[in-house]
Amino acid sequence: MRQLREKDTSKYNKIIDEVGKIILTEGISSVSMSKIAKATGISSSTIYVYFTDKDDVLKKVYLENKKNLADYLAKQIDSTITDDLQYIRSYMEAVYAFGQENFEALMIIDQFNHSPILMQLNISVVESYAGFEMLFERVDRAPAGIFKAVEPIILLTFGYTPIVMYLQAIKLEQIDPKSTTINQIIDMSIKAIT
Amino acid sequence: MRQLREKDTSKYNKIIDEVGKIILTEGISSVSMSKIAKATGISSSTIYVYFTDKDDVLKKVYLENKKNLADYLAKQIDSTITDDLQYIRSYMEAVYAFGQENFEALMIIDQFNHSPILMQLNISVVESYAGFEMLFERVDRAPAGIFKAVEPIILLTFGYTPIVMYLQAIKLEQIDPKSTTINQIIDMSIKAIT
Amino acid sequence: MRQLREKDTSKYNKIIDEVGKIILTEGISSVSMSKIAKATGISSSTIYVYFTDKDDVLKKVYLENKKNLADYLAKQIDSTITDDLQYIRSYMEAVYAFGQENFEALMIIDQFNHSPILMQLNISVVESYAGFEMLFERVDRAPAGIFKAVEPIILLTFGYTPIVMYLQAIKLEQIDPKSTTINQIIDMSIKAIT
Amino acid sequence: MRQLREKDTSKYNKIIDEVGKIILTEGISSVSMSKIAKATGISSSTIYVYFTDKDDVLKKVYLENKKNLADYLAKQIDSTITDDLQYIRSYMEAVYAFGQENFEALMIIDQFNHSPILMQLNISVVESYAGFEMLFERVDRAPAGIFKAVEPIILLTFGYTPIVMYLQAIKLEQIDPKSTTINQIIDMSIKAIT
DNA sequence: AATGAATGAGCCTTCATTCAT
DNA sequence: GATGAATGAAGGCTCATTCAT
Repeated sequence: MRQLREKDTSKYNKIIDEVGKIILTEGISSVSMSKIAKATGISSSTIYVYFTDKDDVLKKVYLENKKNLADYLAKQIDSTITDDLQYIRSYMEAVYAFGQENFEALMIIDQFNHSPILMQLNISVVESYAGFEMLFERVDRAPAGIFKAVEPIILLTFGYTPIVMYLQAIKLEQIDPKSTTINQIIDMSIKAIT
Repeated sequence: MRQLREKDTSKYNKIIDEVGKIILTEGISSVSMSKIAKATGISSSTIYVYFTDKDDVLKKVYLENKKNLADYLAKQIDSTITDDLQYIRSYMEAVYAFGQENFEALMIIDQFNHSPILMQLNISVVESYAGFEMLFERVDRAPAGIFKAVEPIILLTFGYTPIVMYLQAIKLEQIDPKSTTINQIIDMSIKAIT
Repeated sequence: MRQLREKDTSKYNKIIDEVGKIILTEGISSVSMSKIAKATGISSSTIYVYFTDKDDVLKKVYLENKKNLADYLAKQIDSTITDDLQYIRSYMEAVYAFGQENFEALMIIDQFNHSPILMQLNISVVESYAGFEMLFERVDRAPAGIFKAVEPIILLTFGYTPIVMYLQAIKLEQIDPKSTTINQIIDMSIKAIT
Repeated sequence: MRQLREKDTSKYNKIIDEVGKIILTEGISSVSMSKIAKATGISSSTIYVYFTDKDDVLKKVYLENKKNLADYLAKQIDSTITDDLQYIRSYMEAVYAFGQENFEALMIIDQFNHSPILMQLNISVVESYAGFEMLFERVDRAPAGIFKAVEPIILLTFGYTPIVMYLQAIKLEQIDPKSTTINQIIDMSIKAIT
């Protein structure tokens, strides 16, 4: 329903976008229907035309941003790569590339992932892993001996989280991307997993 | 002022503890003065005898839990270890041990670390790094060639976050600690860093 | 927007009126949003549909009552009178007449004028002198020799305040309007000024 | 118990003074026990040692300031003056002199006089007229023909209020005391009354 | 005499949501 | 489809006052 970087005209997209901005500047818990109304210029009662309630708004914001990430990864990653290691490397590079273009989306996803609100939002496991299915499958099918652990969560721990933390650290200027490059980070991650 | 696992008698400690429980079950943003009052049996106005305002309550909850972690690490880790690698390994083991005994404290800290609330609580950098200073110094002073990166944030990314995520995964039964042991995780982390 | 003595139907007017009553019986400082809610039968949150906050309520109450006075004076006083003394006399008579019909409004205005609350309500000088501009101009333009002092505040001291105090004294039965008539008061005032 | 301009040492006087300051800067309604505690450095529970409750504090503040005025007038005015007009004139001068030295006291009294709080404080008529008894008696006993009206309230209207308003206008720089002198004001008042 | 601790009641304001239009 | 109006519930916080020490 919503394309990345497309100019949104519909009220639905306007709401999704503005809530994202509020989350980034004030946090998920600061989101209120009246704030959304003010930020979008849409009456707060009108929001209920597009969403059933506040939780639905938050849930959709989370899922739309995850979908953006998943779509990006699907488009970016060459699934014909046969070398498993190379595949994983290109996965991490894709996450990094996405984060450079859509840092906000990554931060929004991150905030949800670490918030207990996520649990109240009734999000299925399938939805929460959207965009990573292929990675998990690939690692799962790989011949024994290559990967140390194949549990999805471990893969995320060493293959996804470091990329996100690296992007954050650069943004906060805790790290200089020239002295500590993304390739170094990816190398470290690869070494950990294999 | 507050000892780990000691039975709290004072109202101050009672409040700190109950707020921690609320955070774990409902999230930081769900903490309200009236909820604290109900959970502790203390009148909400009395809370203001011990804390200046709600932010002060949250800040103290964060710092007390961090202090518990810092104290535990300081006590647990043998600072006479000369082997840098061995030192880091014992650091990670200590974090894991703490998490086994005080899983809640670790989760509370984690929730704060990923919440934008943290920024508005006016917590100094020194306070936020409490418990990790020695680790950072050690790595910083280590002879060149041993560690790939010495930035604190990288150390946390590969040396602290995986332990926390591992503990979480076990709790959520996403991982079986018998098939994927803590030692495996630590090995992976060590390989990444060195 | 609001007409004198008209039967109010809108919630806005209902609030303005009831707050006026509360002020008269309990004082400005006793006005609370919940008291307004109870007195009007309007939910306290609904008050915020019509007013931005409590200060806005008080400010509007003051200005509406001043407007009533100003409108009354403008309508009552014959501005074609050429004799300056006669003009002032008719001014005082008009204030007295207003006070007889709208004693409450005069008392509300008086309470605001003597309250430090007035200062924090951000009321412009123009607004605070509403209804008296013509009087001030008239005296200012009068040929020298007629009036002793032309400062607005002096005019109010001897031309407005005595009327208000007289009306109050009658209400409190400190004075018998038959033995001490309004004309006597006006005569005294006129003698003072000229 | 309390002398004018004497340096207060006792807690009672300290409280009376600080409450006066709060009233002048924030208004009577802003006075709170905790504010008094903070301003005086005295615990709020200790205030109850010297006063029965908050109303008692306010009442005493009012009466102490009125007493100061009454004492000053009694001391300043030469009761041996036989000329009634001259006596009244010296009365007004005394009020003016008091206002110059104790402007704050006059303003505190004025704020109470125009506040409905005064009615709740159970202040007897005798107390409220303290300091003016002699004036009233004098005018009452004066031979017919000299004064137009002898009601106390009229005397205050033309003989006391103008002085207070004049002092206020000077303070607010609405009037230049050199171009409009106190003698002019007194002359105007005298002309009104006689 | 003096006060730290405690609290129920109340303060102003914002909340998510509903509903008639 | 869109919204202005309305509200009960809850938010954080301050209040005057009491009481044990």
